[in-house]
Amino acid sequence: MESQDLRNAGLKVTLPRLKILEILEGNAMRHMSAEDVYKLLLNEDADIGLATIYRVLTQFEQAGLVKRHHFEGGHAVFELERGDHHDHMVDVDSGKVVEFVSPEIERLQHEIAEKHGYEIIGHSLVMYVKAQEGRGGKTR
Amino acid sequence: MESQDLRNAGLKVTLPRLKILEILEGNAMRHMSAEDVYKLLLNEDADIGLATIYRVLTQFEQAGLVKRHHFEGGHAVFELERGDHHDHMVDVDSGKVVEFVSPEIERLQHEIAEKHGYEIIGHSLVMYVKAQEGRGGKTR
DNA sequence: ATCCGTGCAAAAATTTTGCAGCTGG
DNA sequence: CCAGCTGCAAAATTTTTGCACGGAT
Repeated sequence: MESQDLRNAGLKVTLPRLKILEILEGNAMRHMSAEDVYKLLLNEDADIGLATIYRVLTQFEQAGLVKRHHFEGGHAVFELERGDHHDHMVDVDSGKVVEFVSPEIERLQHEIAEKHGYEIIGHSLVMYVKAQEGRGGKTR
Repeated sequence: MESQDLRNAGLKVTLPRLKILEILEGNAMRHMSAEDVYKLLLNEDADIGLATIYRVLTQFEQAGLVKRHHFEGGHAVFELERGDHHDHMVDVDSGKVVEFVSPEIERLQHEIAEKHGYEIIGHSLVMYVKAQEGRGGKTR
């Protein structure tokens, strides 16, 4: 039950927060802007202000429930934090986002940081890609 | 002469564009927001509007003279494109930005993209770090 | 003279904040 | 009942655009 997630985060279990969490969990789109969430909530039935969405998403971020990304294009997008870490590949033609993990890259990152006397707090890796021409590859 | 860079980009050689390019080249800070550039230009003597900075930086970006980054924190920062590709390490305490390259990571990225049927157009890797505790490391 | 570029101010777009009222525990 | 939340609208921030003027070719 997601109420528990909210409690753990020290947040009261309110309708808006549940609705928003629900949207984030139940929707196909894994990366959504505040606007996206807002529109989906309007379609549903809930009458939740955009300001609340921003507030709640920020709280979720601080609570580690959600991750805020800054891809390209001005506005931020949010993604449920499922514990599994991964990076992103954005198809610049279709806008599609593919997630992937590379332990090797992770390891290299730590090595590099250490070499400079740092430790890694977090990182963000986004590859901007487009479908290969000369090859069947994944269908589109 | 940077006039040539401008001509190559199909841009007229104007005072504001030269000044802005000069700032980008001659300043220690390699990553600057439009505001940063604006303030520096005021200190210099030039009376250039913020709007122009945005316009010029966008043109520079399209011309490949400059790269636009979206780190964290809402606003974009710009960096001179020196041909040499590199990624970034941001010290979250001091705000300092360290640049680095890792051919291995690059190679892995291509491998991964290919595995998914894509080719890489570009990428953005930012590591958020902080100084190691147990070790002298880089001075602060 | 023409075309491109610039400054200024207004407009957009995105996110944050103040405040009065409502709600959950 | 009380603290914390919410909605609304206004504010703040960052970036873009409209327009008339100015400069270079």
